[in-house]
Amino acid sequence: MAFRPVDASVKFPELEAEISQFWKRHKTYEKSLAQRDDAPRFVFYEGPPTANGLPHPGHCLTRAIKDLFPRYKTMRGYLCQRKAGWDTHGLPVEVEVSKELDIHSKEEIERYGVEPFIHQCLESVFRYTQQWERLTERLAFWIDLNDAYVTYHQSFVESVWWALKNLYDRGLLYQGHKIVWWWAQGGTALSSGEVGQGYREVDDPSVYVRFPLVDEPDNSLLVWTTTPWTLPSNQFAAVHPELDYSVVEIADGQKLILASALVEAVTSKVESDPPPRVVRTMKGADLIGKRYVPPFDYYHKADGEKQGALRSGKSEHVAWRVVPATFVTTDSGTGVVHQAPAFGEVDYDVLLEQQARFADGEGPELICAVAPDGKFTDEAADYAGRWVKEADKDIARELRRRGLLFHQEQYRHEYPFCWRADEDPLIQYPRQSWFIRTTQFKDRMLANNRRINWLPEHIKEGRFGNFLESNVDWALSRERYWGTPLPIWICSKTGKGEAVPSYDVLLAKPGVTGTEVWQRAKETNLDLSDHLKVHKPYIDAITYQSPFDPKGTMRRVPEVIDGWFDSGAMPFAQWGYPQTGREQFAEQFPADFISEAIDQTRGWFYSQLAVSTLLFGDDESTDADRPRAEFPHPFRNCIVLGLMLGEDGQKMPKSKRNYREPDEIFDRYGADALRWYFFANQPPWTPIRYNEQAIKDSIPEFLLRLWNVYSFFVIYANIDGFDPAASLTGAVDQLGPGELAAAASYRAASKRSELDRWILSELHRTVAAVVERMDAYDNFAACGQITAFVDALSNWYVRRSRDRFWSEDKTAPDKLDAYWTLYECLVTTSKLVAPFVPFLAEGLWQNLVAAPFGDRARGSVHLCDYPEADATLIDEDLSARMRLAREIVSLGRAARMGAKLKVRQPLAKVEVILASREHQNWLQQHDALIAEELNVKQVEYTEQADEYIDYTVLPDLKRLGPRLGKQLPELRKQLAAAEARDLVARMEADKRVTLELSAGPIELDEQDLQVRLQAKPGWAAAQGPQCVVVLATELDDDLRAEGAARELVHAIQTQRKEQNCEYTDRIEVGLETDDALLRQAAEQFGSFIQGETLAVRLEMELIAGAPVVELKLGGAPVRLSIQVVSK
RNA sequence: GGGCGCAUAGCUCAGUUGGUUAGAGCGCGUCCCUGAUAAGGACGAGGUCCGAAGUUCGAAUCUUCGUGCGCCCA
Repeated sequence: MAFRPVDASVKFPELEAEISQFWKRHKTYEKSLAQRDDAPRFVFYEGPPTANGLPHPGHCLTRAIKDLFPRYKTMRGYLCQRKAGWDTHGLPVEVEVSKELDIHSKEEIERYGVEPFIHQCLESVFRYTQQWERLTERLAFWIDLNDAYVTYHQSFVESVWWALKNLYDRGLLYQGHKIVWWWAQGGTALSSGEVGQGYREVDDPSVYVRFPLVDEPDNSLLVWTTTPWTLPSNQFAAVHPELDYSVVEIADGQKLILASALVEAVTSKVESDPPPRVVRTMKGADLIGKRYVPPFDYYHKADGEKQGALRSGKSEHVAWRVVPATFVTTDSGTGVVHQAPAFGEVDYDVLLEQQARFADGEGPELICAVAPDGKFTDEAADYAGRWVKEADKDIARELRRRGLLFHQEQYRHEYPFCWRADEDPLIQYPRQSWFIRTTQFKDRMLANNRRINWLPEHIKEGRFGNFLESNVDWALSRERYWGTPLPIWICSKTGKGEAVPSYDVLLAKPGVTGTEVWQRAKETNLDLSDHLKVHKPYIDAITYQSPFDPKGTMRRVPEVIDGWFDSGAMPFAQWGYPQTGREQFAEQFPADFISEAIDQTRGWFYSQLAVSTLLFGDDESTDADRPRAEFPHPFRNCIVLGLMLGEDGQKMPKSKRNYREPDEIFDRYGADALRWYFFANQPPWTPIRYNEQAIKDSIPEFLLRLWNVYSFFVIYANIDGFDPAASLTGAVDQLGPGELAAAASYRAASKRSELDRWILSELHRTVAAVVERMDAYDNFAACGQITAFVDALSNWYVRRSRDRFWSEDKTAPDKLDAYWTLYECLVTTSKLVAPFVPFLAEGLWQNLVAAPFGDRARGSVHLCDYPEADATLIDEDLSARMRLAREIVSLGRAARMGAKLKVRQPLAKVEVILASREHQNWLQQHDALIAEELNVKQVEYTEQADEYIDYTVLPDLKRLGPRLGKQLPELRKQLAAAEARDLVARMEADKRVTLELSAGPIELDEQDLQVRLQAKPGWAAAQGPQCVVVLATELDDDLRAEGAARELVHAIQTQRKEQNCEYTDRIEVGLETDDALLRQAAEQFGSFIQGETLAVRLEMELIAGAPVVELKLGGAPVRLSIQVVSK
């Protein structure tokens, strides 16, 4: 036997485990890379996952897609290195460790000790590495785990340092303020995630306050705020320049300025007699520049009259005037917005905007009357030392006393509290922070983005493009512990700083001290990772002599950096560039392909693009370490995956457990089933339901169907002794068409039967289509092509070829053709599906090729080239004809169903009426096929079919629509009214028809009109777009008898099965019935019945001693007994 | 509140530049096959394509508004 027998009840998970071992044993992945050593590269970047949590189903999807395209490109002839990576830094790690240590604030971490804390972080980072490695292997995600880059490693950190020094030296890294959500009692900023957890509905005081204008003291801006404590730090009042504003006179003669749209809503809050009166209206733009007196004079006292020089050359008062802002709305408040830039991000942006108008050092400074502990500073003398929220009431009281309070009420809204201390409200608060000046590169980033091939396309101009358009400088620093330290050292005397690019450069500085802190730690614990020496707290201890002042000492700033910068630096930092890995970087930049889920838009997709654009994107760089690169970089193609949802359509956080563990899926259904479900069920960017049932379904729908064809082949090839290896000599390499053609009994496709030519044509069509789609990163459509082919192979080719495989003559050329054809289809399919379902593909290859050929062929399907389509084998005409034949058969079955005529009952005739006679000759040569499928004696193609059908003539709208436009309805009307038969006849005679429309005559040719056929009622008929099929329903005695004979066969076969007969068991059949038809059938078709049922004897009486069943055949009672006589 | 996306059969999802009868799988019903057999196959029922308005000769598809959901951001 050339092939190992195939287990029909295949267990894919077991098969996969074996194949996994096989790959490991034979180092198949390594070989697949080695044999492409000199090939052009296909560059893939692995977006680093964090290994401090367990992998979940979402990761399976990203890893499956990340595996698919590199496998495909490798088979297509590229060298695709796959370096794994781990994201190890950042707040998530600190949070995880803090939880374990049961500590909750930075203060507690400091008390616990930064050094042991960092050690804990390092330890936790790789806690789940094993689970990740198992997932990776189980999913057949081929990647170099042993050679992974790790973001905390010294070489990675130093690459990041190099990048930061570069930015620093170019003036792109600066210190400024960032408004953060601040937990004053704990003295720390909260991440947006933490803030999001703490929102609660509360009542806050809401005050409407008058800001009298300096030049028109009778007129006051009316502002609204829910945080009265920010009023002492007021700097501006903002209006929307395009909104309408009104000056309203109220009872006491005072005039208020507010948005016209809000006059009614606001003034109705206060009783007024006489009622409020609008004095005049104006645009917001008219208010801009007007000065006002703020409610508190703590800062105004000194600086109220201060002016600064504008860049335009003029000068202006630095603060307390009306400024424009487009975020102002009339949804609430007064349309005039109090601006305290210290306590609001948008307010702070307004300050930056104002500062930018002034010459350096001339503009407004940030005012902040609150200390980091949330209490007023001495500057706000009346409230100094008081917690801001607690001072709200007194502030309102004071405003009322001074007549500035127009109205006060309670306002219910959502406000964030600390998630750890839920009595503590958060406040927005300015912190010193380091920024990267990304805004300066906005246009370059946009230009870069435009060159990237995003899938789906709308990401480019949509989510990602919009995000870039609203770019703000990257707030880089974090006041945390476990991260890449910001490599900036500041002089204690002059305050000047410099950036350091590596540890060696640092140690080479003059007067270095503090290295002993690391040495001591290392001596105490020899196992301590050397990578830690570039981390806090060790790096903080290192100081050196200032180059700016001989008496100064250089000390590092305390911050670490945003972990996103690490991952964004990965294209070069994975090689340690530029300190090491220059060659690899040159070869592996930019990436051809990356893929992550959509949540990475502002994460890894952005960080990579920003870092790359800033470092490698400008045109005038002459720095060898900073090569200029054409856009796009650092990635050319990016598949943005949809979010993975749980069975219930909800997202699946670890806490919710609304999903099954990946391991369980693998054990039940196998990795191929999961992979195929991901690839074949929807485009990858739609949100994907993690649906266990659907994963399960992908087995019979595809995997098992392919397996059954394969199993069918192996069973009969072994029975017939078909051995491809015996008829070939020497090496067969990948067993492509060339190698196969050398086989002794192999005949050229042109010599084979039509069915063979058809399936080979389908095969090559499929190959061409799959390659075309995969080159466009469209796995979904590619899978659709593959599914359709496997269906055609299973449900038409094998089905129609069964007789050929069963024929007695084992050397008949037609039989051998069938074997070679099916063999070639299966071998090619195993290559075709290899990137998608690597285990199944390998299973096929190992038995179909490796088993018979051994060393003469490639050892793994994954070492093969991807199939290439042979255009000369593609026959579109044949394809169309076969489709038509299948359609006729399908319609015939529908007609049988409609007439309740079982397929078992033979019929005399089927009549086929075709809309177009294009393929009629070909079909007539295939009568036998249609007759057999439909169980009819004769197939006729009827042309004069008026008795069966009506014609409808329809316009080809796609052609005529653009030509006729508004005349189309008239044409349709005419066609509907016309005698369709006539039109068809005229068209056949003249090849054209002229119709008179009201706008003039119009000439239509054959392609402008389509003939639609409709079966007339009263016939056993079915209609499709191309034809009508009519069955002759009259039965004569012969047909009835044959039908009855088939009924008998069916009944006997059912009994065989009931009695658990083997296929080869011979039986005796006894039959007892009064029904004349059945008796006639048994007599007339006795040998047919015996042949079909392997009956050695058929008697018209019961077999003695055999079990008897009573049934009804065609309404007649029958007693049947069968008995096995020989095994 | 803003941006982006989604809404099609009982379920999960396709639907390629607007075009005539909107598809697949599962499930359901009826049936076939019994030499791929703890498989396989055929046929059928099932749809106001979320709602409204608009553009167009023609809209599941384009536009606007609304409703619901998701993600990101405030």
